[in-house]
Amino acid sequence: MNLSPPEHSMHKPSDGCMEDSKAEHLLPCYHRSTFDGPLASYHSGSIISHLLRKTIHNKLSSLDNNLLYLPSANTSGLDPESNNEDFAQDDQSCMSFKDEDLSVNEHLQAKRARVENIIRGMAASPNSRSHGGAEGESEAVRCRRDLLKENKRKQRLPQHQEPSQSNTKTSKDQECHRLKEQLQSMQRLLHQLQEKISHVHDQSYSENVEREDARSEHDVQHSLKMDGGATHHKEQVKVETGGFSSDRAVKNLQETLKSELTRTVSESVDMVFKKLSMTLLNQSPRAQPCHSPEYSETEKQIPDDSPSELSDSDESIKASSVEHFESNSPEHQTEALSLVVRKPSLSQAVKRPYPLHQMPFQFGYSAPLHDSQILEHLLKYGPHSSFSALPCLPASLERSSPDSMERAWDSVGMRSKLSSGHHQTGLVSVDALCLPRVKMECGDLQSLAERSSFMTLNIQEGLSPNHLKKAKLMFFYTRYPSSNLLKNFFPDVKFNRCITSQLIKWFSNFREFYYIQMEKFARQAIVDGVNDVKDILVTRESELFRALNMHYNKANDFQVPDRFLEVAEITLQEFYSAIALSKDSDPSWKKAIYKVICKLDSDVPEDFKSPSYL
DNA sequence: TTATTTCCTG
DNA sequence: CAGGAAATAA
Repeated sequence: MNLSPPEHSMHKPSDGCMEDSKAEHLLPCYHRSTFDGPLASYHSGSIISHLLRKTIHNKLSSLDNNLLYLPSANTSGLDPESNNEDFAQDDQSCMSFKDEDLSVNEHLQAKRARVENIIRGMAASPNSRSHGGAEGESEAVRCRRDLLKENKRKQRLPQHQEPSQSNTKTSKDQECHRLKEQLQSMQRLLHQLQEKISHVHDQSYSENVEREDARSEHDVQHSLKMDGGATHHKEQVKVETGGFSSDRAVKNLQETLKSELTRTVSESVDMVFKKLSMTLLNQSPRAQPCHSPEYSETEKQIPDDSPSELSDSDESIKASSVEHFESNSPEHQTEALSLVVRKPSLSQAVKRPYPLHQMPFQFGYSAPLHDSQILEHLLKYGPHSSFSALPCLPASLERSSPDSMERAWDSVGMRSKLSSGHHQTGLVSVDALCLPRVKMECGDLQSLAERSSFMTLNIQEGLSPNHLKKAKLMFFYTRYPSSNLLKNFFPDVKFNRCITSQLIKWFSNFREFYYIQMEKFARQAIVDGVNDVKDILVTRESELFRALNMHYNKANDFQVPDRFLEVAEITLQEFYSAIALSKDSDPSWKKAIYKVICKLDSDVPEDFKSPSYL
């Protein structure tokens, strides 16, 4: 039987019932306030912004009002206005959020010049390292030019370099450039995504605020292209206000975009993180204190079309990125992602997430997306969310072997299963993922191993009882979740067609039970002589509620939202009225009720997105 | 065709 | 709760 209303699809109703909760949730990442927000903010926007600050640079630090500010850094190349002091700053305070302070611009420039000099030293010759004190801007530019030359020179060199001990500088060089390329790749990813989102953004929003935001964003890019030009007129941004799509549609779009953005960013950052860790692991523990600024510094200076000395891995990463971005629609996204995961150079181990320290054995290192889940988690939920589902891996790095990898994985699987019963344990600070911090502790392999373990999130192949439990609780908020919503709220589930339909089937079963109860109690009310719909109430003491609560919240450890009681009451009243009016003689009399109820879905709290919610 | 949903059955 | 059938919408 079809429950869809004649005019519109059932699962995407154009409802007006959710303005309250949705207004502020709509594409929250576009609100300028999120840009400066602490990482604790659960909007991906702020976290992404922070990551961008960490990993790219703050070219736009003077424009603190845009979220997806990532400029065409890849095309601007040797933009002299680039400030790359992030990592240097992070040496002092990893997660400092005061780096927006522009009053120290001069100081930063000097710092940047210093750092660049260091890089040049790294890239050019072992003897050229110098930590010049206060080089000026010209010095910085010269450094960059030198670096470019160096890159060109290296491009002509054969790509294969054996990591012989006699040439550690070269290997460091390679690492630097690899990281550089990765970050570049990430920049491109983010830039593309930014454009895509801003495009949709422009289409979806007609409000002045949004228009202003969009204009600002264009200004940003414009001014950057002008490379410090004097004046730049504001571009007119076309805003198609046409047919206001339903809240639901916008919400779905939002979810999809957020998801894609989060995945992309986390994927990109994760790649870099891994690469960095590899670098650290391949060095002896007592290797000289890591050279953090170099990593960020080199990559930022190289124009997009700079001589590429990409290794195969970098190529594959690039390919992954492209693949990822070619999947515009959410439906194709998972497909594309799985394609990425199944890169030829990877063995079957790809199917499962593996700890970071396994990476040296997969020298193709294309992107294993699952490992990025942890970062994605952080992106989504901030530093205070629960990580109980995250396994802790043995910290034995030295004895890594394929076998030990397998064992490590097994222990992961076991432990994540065991631990998935609690929350409020295993809180993880975002500091753990702060790259500069990692480099600072690069001598400490143990801590790196621990950090690495956080990069692994166990992706369930199937749905667990806990997932069922969670789904039932979600039913208190949404009776008709879209598959997209489900994907978003079960991040630890590896979705495929089967899983999706199973999850959908669950909610179908939930509804079935729900409506059966409704009809039962409505008929009971009539039998009991209730004459007025107004007399039909549903409270927490109602028998109906007890029946429902017993079904969806058997443990009774969840505070059912009041809204659910309202929805239940409305549903019961609908059934009562229909039956009282003998509408139930019509075989499809319930369809009208379904149509009403499907509009009463509300937003599921963000907490539910945590893989370890239960 | 595919995805979604209800209905029915076990 | 899962499996299957049927209807329906895209």
